[in-house]
Amino acid sequence: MIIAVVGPTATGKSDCALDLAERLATEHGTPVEIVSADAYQQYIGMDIGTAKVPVSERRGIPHHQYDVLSPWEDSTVADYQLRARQDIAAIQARGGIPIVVGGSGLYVRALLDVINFPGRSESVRAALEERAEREGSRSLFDELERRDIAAATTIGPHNTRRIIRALEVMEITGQPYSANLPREEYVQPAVQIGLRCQRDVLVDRVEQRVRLMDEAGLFDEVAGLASPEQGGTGPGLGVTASRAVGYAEVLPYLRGECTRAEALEAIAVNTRQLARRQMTWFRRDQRITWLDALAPDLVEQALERIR
RNA sequence: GGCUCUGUAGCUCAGUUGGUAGAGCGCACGACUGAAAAUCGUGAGGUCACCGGAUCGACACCGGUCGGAGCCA
Repeated sequence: MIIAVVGPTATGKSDCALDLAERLATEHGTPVEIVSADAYQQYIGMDIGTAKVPVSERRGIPHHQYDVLSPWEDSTVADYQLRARQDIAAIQARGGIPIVVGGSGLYVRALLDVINFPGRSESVRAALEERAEREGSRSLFDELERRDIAAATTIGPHNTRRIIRALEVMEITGQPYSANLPREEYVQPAVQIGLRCQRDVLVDRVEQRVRLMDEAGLFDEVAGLASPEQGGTGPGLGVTASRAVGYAEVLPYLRGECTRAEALEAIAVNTRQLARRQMTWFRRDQRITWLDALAPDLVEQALERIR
């Protein structure tokens, strides 16, 4: 069995998972380990901005998929899926229970559901990107519309990135992109606990979290990771890492393009928007049991659903 | 006290020679299988500060009131 704790950011997933892990470990007499389903906690050194649980607060519970990539490396769901599934298999092989914790909806699904990501081809992709540059994305969309009307309809004419991906997949598989859409089907029994709270509460929490990150030295963390060209003193943040909330907003500040206060405000706004998109994603998965993040007996309630 | 500028959506602002209003951001909702904290779509918000006047008709013209900003005293 796999347990998952999901929901929007700043809602207390990590703490809840730790509590659950301790309780389950004593109840079952088996090790319980945590697997992060977070696209950015994978990066070494991105600690404050991604709200990683510090080692000192992990209560001795192993956290997997933390610190497995360097900030200049790009990340992909498919790679994550491979690595994290290995973690889950290993945990279960030693008789343990894995708790998946994270707000990256696609990453959670990549672990729990039957999903096979079609491969990738750098040459095909490069050709498509070149075409998009030369002919415009409209031309690519027209082609997608001809070859897979269903995919074209859901993706839309302006979503260049996903248009390219769809054409890439068709080129590789020889099938329409929408041929094997993912199903909501667990690969093995799973329980998903969703944490939610009222919007105004979340807004307060986000504001407080941003303040704490600032006090904890977020700006220094980003400066130490960013390359000199990016305004820092470090080895550099890659395409993926430099788009993370908390990092994407500090980089302009390092380049002198905005004030510190503006950067912080932008982080708060973008975190709120992130939380909303996360809710939109998780809301449609009917298998999730939603609990009030602020409930005093949250862990009890969660255990109730797991038993 | 005098002069000048100014008051349009939650915020910053557009608004052509008068025919009852738009953008960006925010906000709400949604899509989403290799960057997913990404990428993209839809929508709700306005007695155009207030009062009066000329006009068939004013956010736009005239007068006044109130509130901002600046300059001169």
